[in-house]
Amino acid sequence: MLQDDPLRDRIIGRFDEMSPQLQQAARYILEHPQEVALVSMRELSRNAGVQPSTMTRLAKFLDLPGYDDIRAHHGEALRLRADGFAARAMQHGENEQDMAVAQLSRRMLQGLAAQIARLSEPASLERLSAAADRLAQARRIYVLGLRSCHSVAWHFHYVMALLGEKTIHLDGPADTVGDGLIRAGAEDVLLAISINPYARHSLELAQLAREKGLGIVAITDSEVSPLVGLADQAILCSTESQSFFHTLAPALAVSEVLCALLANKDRTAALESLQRADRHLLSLNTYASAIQRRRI
Amino acid sequence: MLQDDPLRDRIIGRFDEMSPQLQQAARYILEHPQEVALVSMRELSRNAGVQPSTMTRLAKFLDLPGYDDIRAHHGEALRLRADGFAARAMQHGENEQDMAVAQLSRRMLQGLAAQIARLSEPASLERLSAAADRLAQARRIYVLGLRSCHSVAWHFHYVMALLGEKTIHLDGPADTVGDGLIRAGAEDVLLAISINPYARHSLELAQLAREKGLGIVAITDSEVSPLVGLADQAILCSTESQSFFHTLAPALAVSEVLCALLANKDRTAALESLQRADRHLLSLNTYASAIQRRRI
DNA sequence: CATCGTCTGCAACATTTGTTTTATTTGATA
DNA sequence: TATCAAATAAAACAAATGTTGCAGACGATG
Repeated sequence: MLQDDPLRDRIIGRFDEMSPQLQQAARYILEHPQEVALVSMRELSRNAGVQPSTMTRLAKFLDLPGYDDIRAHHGEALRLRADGFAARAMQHGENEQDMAVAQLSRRMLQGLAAQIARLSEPASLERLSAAADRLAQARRIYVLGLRSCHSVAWHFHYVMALLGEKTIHLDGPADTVGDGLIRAGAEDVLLAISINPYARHSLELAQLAREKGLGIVAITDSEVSPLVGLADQAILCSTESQSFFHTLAPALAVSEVLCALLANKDRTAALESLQRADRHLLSLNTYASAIQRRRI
Repeated sequence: MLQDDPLRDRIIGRFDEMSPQLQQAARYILEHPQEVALVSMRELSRNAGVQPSTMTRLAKFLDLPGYDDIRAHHGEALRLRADGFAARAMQHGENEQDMAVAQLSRRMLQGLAAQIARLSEPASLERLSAAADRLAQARRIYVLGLRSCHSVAWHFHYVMALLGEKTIHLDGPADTVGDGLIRAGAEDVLLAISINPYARHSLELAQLAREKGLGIVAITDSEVSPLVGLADQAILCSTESQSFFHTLAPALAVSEVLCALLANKDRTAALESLQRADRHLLSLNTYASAIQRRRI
């Protein structure tokens, strides 16, 4: 079927030493690996034409504590194959309590990596591409992300501002968040970023934008997010992490990809804009590459 | 995640009619379809944060005889997907334009995933742990991230503000960025986030903080970053991406891990703070889970 | 305020699960 | 053929699963 599977190899390797019944069970498992994960042991043994106890005995024969280990192994393999990617570190955790600190960090990081990798599945890529197209054809892009999503919205706006004057960040103190939409119209698009729990204000502004005729592109976390119903294009990214908090790293990655796709629509114009921005920032002495020795 | 699945569509379609608990169950099922097939209902409901009976009720709500039908359906889908995996990978030919776009997105996302995964190497984990310790023992944490790094700084502050009053975000309009440091002293720590090109202002403030005796923890991008010389602890994360721009996703991931580690130092206190924040935000009606029907 | 209907958590229920124990069969050897 | 060990089948078992009934909580309506 595919790559190296140690349990599978062990079954094959010790096949000859098995008794006839064990062989029959083993053969069935080798030939129907998915079934092992999807069906109870009793049903599996029925289909294999073998007694239930034979499955347990097979597990012990393979030096495993019990049949559940065989099932768990096949379940993990199926999970991996189904979302097609190597790094899957999530789920099924012992709780964080008995987790060493390094363990917590590592699992978080690997989980994040896996979630971002999963965004590169074809379905997501198509959504990204469609969203980028919609944003590209807009006159203006209004960017909305409140509370935790502020970081993503701000990043998108920051990068796009280097490329031109197309974006307007809906943000501000003293309850002026929505003011930017005053002059927005049907030629414009709202990029709305919101994850569960959804900020009420974000939803209200998105609805207002919809009523004003704006197109809506959403970065959100679920097919049943309230933004999905409003949006012309929605990009879904997971926000689960092995910690108390939701993660925004996948959403930020989506934002970065959108920026790249937009910049890519006209590479020469993008390069030119960036150079102009560079010159501007240079003349303002914005950046430094080393600590300046203090004047005495 | 992919093509038309009638049950999935039904869940999405009738999502709005569901009670809150049913929604929570449905949402989890939509976002973890494989798990439905691979774990027992009780475990699934545990992971979804829902009573077992809610799953049964969800099934009935969907006009199914019982939960087993939901499971059977997802099992069948998983069987199909696992089988057709090889064949399906081909397809998606489309025209070259789309291909190129998809290529760029995919390479970016997989690159980001790899960079974050690389942060889970032992060397990085030790730096993370050391940095978390240093932050934990500080009286106050001043958070500094300008320009592109604002998103990371803001995110760190936002999360930590949910946990307590330990952080102060060095940010503000009208050139007041540094004012927060007025009362900073030797018991405090500056968390400085800066990547190439380094904002001159960030470096100046970091140096000022150093002179005032603050400890410094840095999130930056290179062993030769000017922050490394100033900092007691530095965490390095790559910022390269296959696009015009630097990526901040790894830096954000680092920030999230630091938050998790800090919250983990006193889990009960963290939980308590979060609950208090929840109550506060609830009483302010900050969040909503659906679009409010407009009054007529 | 009272009342109704819905929603939700809890606990009991009968089944089913994986395992273990006990009996029976098998087949090779003397 | 008698004997004995290995292999298998059958049955018994505790633990878990999915389901159901019931009581309290909640919110809307009068």
